[in-house]
Amino acid sequence: MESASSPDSQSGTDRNAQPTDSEVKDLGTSGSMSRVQDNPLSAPSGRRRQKSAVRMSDVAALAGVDTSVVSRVINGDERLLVRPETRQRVLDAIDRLGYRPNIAARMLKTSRTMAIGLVIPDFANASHAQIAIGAEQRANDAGYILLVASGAAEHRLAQLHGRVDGLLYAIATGDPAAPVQLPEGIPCLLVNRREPHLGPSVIGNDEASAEVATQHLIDLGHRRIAHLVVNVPLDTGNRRTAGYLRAMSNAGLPVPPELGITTDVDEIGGYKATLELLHREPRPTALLIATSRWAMGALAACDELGVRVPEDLSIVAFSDTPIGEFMHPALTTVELPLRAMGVTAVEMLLRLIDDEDVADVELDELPRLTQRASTAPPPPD
Amino acid sequence: MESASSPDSQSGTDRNAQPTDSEVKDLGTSGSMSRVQDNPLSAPSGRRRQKSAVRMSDVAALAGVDTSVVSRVINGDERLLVRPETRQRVLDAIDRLGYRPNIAARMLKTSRTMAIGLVIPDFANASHAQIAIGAEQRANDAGYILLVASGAAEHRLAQLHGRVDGLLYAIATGDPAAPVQLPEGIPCLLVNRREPHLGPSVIGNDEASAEVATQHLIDLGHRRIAHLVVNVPLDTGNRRTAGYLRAMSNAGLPVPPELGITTDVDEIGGYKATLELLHREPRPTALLIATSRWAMGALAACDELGVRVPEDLSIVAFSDTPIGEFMHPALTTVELPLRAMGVTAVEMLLRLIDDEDVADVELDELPRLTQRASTAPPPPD
DNA sequence: TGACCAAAGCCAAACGGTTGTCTAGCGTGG
DNA sequence: CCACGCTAGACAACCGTTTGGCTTTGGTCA
Repeated sequence: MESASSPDSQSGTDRNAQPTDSEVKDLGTSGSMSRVQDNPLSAPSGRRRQKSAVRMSDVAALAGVDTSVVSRVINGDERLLVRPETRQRVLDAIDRLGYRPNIAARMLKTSRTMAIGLVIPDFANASHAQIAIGAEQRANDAGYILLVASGAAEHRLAQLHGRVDGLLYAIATGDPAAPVQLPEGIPCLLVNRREPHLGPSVIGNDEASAEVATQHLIDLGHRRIAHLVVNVPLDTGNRRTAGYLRAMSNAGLPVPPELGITTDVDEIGGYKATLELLHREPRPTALLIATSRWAMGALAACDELGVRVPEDLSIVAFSDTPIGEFMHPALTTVELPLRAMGVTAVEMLLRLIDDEDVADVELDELPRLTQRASTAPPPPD
Repeated sequence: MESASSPDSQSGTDRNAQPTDSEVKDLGTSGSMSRVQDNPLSAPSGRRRQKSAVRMSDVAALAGVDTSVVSRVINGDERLLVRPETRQRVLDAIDRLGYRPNIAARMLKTSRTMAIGLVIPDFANASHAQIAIGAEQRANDAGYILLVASGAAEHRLAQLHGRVDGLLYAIATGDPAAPVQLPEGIPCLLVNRREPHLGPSVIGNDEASAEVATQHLIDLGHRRIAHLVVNVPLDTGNRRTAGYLRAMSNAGLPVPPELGITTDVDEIGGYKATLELLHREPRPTALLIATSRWAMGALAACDELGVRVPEDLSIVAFSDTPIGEFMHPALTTVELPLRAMGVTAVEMLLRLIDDEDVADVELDELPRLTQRASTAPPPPD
């Protein structure tokens, strides 16, 4: 309740403004006002909705059959032999009455929801959006609906319990000391992160991608290559760092005392981090950047300091949206298989739902580097 | 940072306690332990999920009360007078067993889901993300979970039926000839679009915003101002066009024969449209652009043609992400109250769910223009 | 002491489907 | 002609909660 700030209090002109993302998260978790209403177990207290009013028994009555026949017609139960004409009567009755099965009753009886959940930290993150797109597609093909929820992981995971048959989550914590409480008895799969203590996972080829990107810079002649890393403990960043280090080490290049710099996930983070990097001595001649949003911030920082890209500084970024192509200069990027990750995640989850075992998956698509205008040989020393 | 562990984590640690106590197993309840898990072939029709396995009756037995008491304790039913000590026994039992209510059963009984749905055309669209953020926040405060689904409207609306108490939708059709089939018997609210035949709606102050943006350009001295419009029939675009026209007409300016140009919704759309506009004679000196992504494309097009912004061409864009601030040049923008729209939409929907009437809402926040580097007086003619 | 009342819970009927089992016809082979 | 198998569908027992109504217990008051 202390959050009197209007929901859109972002001050567009101030680059040092608090990231609006954290506002949202804080608001989301600061509940706990009245403990009775906040009881996470309690049932809705409101009035009852009027419901669709037409039940299966109505259909059965109109068709002159038992509800079991209706049910079997609807669900295509091949065990039952139903005469075509009866079947047609049932279908007609369904149509006449506009009957829709009651999902809750079906869930209760079958303990199947035909939905799968995707929990993400933030709707405004392009990577999650791409993952969601892939996941939604695959889920749909399998007859499931994908339900996306965002916010504090524990709350969402708990709230989704019972509403979905399985859960994908791309949450931002790798801290085993304060583990996320996963809902029990429901298949869960971690996507775009690998935290063994949190269950099976699907990830991209981050290490190879980072290596390819770094190698590209090395091939251009760069030696002082900095690496922007997100400031929350995510293994995704660690894997990229590993690829970066491998490329550096393979080339016999010294790794800077500080590999890179950690910061927030939005444009401002990239902006601030780049400002700081550009003030270091010796100044790096190339940057490996994790997201498109960061790259935007980095370009803005360069612009502000009069650092030319790519003449003075080369930039490679991981691409989570097509936006890099339209930046100025157009960004050299490594594509991340985010949609494929969403697709694969759902496939794995479906297997988990069917009680099959799954092993961790690392997508093995070859990293694709798209060279554009933001990379060039380093300036003469 | 993602989630400061909540104070109730004490109960979380007990959650893993298995009900090893004999009292629990003595409950009987047809505990057919012979339910063989290792013979998946014998259950071809439907393999059963293990469910949470602990039911309210288990809690009741452990606490030595009736399920009705458990239910009333959980739900804080004030009608029931329950002794504090009994109440505590129940709460302890819940905790010991790690009991979680079966959502489906509750839904069935109460015909309430405590969820609201948001259907959007596309996860990758920043506007929808902002709306979702606002909506998720407000829904959460009200004890609801926001479930976001994307894809073909009819499919999603149908699939969500029965899983949510109300539905927000921001779908991309204004074609009354091929109307979207709204699920009956469930409150629906259109967000960021106004289509009277599709039900109540909440929209932003698009017309005023467009007018303010256009006026800004006019004040700078521009006379040939073009307007990029999306190529699907959305009233949102129409309202903006209205504001644009009003400003032009108030200033006594001639409206170009073609107001603007329609194109796709992503960066490429903005790019192509701008290329085309810049080849017109006479060339416009200013652009009013609908989205941040389009603006990116527009800037790329200008760059390609050697058109300088703002010296040769001024650009104002509606802002759906903070990204404009980091473009080159930094974009002059009009803020859209997207998060507020999400918040208000949920508030209205909650009223609809409670069977109250709602009227269409147009958010009346004053348009906020943030002038940055992309606008300047037009070049001498 | 009996009537009465409140407190504290118990009972059982839903909610709307699903699905294993049972039955009424009916054709058929022995 | 009778037993039998098959077809087409009827029956009924759940699934796990909620909730209106009923019962038991004990205290109070006339």
